Amino acid sequence: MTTENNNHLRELIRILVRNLGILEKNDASCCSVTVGQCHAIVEIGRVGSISLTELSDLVGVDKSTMSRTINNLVEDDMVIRDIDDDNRRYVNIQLTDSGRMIFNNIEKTMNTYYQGIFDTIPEDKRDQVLESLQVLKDAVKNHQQGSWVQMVFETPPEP
Amino acid sequence: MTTENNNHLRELIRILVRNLGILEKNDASCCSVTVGQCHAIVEIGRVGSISLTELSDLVGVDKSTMSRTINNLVEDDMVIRDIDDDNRRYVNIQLTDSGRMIFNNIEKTMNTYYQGIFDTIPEDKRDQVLESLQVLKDAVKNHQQGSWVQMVFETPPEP
DNA sequence: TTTAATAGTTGCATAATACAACAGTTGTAT
DNA sequence: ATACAACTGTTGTATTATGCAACTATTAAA
Repeated sequence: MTTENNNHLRELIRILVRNLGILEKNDASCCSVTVGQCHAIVEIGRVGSISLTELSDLVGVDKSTMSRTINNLVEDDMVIRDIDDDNRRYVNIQLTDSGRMIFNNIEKTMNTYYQGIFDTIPEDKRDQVLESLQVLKDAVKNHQQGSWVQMVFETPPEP
Repeated sequence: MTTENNNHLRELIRILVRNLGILEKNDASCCSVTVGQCHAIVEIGRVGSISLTELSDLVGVDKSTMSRTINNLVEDDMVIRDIDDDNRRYVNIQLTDSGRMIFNNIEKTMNTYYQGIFDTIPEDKRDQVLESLQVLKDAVKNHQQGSWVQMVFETPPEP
């Protein structure tokens, strides 16, 4: 019966996500960064320089929201916002030295965290886990039928 | 070099979560339920009857927030809120028929969604994926060093 | 040159949320 | 028995996050 496996998959992912703390929205702040700012910093740090709309798409918020987030980060001297010379509609958003320190700290912390998890996996299973995640990721991508959120909120209840 | 694998793990999970739409906070509503209500309904539906504090812990919000969420659901005739006879401090929260319909709809939709993903996984990989998720879940649990969110927000930056 | 498209900002409204204060209920210790 | 502590849930209050729409400035297209 595939239904068992299916529910199993769903439940495993559900618990995994919960245990990983992915849904947590911690407001408490060291480094005086909120979660929203944290996401922005990570994305900026990864690509080096990015425009506002690109960044908002990446993080998944409205450009107005991101505009304000960046505004705060600029005030806190974490990022700089330069007008692009080639196309003056764009702003190039980059980390300052101060922002890069925070970025490095976040990266180091998260890497340490995932390293710890990885090390906890029995040695003979590690490759298998990585490969499986890859397979699962591809399956999700190929399935591509929108997220469950969309489905739930767009599917009318039984008549 | 384990660092490669480590980053690989982190990146795989990151993309997986994104593709699964776990972070999406859709406000649009069919069935006139918000995401917060959706979470509550799912949890209530799973356990049948539950107290307010238990529910708020389960969903991960303050009891006051949950109190209001339940309030709205009661007004919309999705749940009923009864005072517990044994201990009148507690309220027993349960789904109404109407709420159960929504619950079933959500469950069916999510199961269909995950079924679709599962079916997209190459047949000879399915068992492996499930087992790997189990292994990973255990690793996360055993590692148990708090979520990365806590770490990031509690770890001071390098001096 | 006029018109359309695009990037970003800001005004406005709303929803989510937490914290603290409060009321009612139960357990406990004297 | 009574007073006190612990607990559950509700509500007042304030804050924050967020999106939409309107607007400006810039560029592309016609």
